Amino acid sequence: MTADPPAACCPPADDRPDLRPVEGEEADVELAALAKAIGHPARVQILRLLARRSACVCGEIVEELPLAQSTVSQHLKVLKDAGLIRGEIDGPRTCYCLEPRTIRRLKALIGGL
Amino acid sequence: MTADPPAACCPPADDRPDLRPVEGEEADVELAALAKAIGHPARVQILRLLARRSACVCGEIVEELPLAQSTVSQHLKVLKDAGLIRGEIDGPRTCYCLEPRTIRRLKALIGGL
DNA sequence: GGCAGTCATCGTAAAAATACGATATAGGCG
DNA sequence: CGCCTATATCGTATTTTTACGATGACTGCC
Repeated sequence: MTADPPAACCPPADDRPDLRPVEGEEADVELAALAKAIGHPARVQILRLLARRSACVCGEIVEELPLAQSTVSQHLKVLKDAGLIRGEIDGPRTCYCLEPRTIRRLKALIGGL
Repeated sequence: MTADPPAACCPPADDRPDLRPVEGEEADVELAALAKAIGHPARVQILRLLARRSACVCGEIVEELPLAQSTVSQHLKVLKDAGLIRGEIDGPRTCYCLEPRTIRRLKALIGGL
């Protein structure tokens, strides 16, 4: 399992545990920020899209959503700023993929409710 | 464990499974709405507070948060409209508690990511 | 170098969220 | 009944979000 990553941008698996607590004021703020990032149907769709094509896509996202390219780009930025996805420039296009570590963290925080 | 509910307002446990799918457009909108409701630190704090005092509280929430009473009431309304909590009028005060069914649903939807 | 394609950013308008004080409502108590 | 307490709602100001078109930056190709 020391092989290269399968795609240009998606990181290899990172199974290191997250030791941060799932409660307390910091966790509250963190959970609120992550939830806020997911709190729009278009962004949920983007996450699902990236999960389905386990590899990463780019402007195909724009084609899947009934939104202008600039709007989709803005939603991608929200998800990226929240740490939920990663975007890597791949030639003329940008390649997005999930950030599994943050997804796991989100599940842990929600699980703590 | 078939005893009466311990408090006036909190419903007894409801273990019926939720058969709705965790994917698809409806699930996307549902997840986005729930996440949006959680997407504010004050509301996360409220949920945690209600979870800790497994019974339900009322205006104590106002004392715990650095916000005006009307603002807290507004946050409670957001959570209630999302179905995450339940509020029941108990004499002169209102008694809030978690809605475990919706919390479970949220966990299922997040788990589907 | 010039051009076409892809994507991010800017500017902006409209809508929604957030917070507060003031006010209404409703219940319990003297 | 009149009053106090607890909570919801209203009105409002400020900020944030959402959406779009226009523009800019960068790449790859001719």
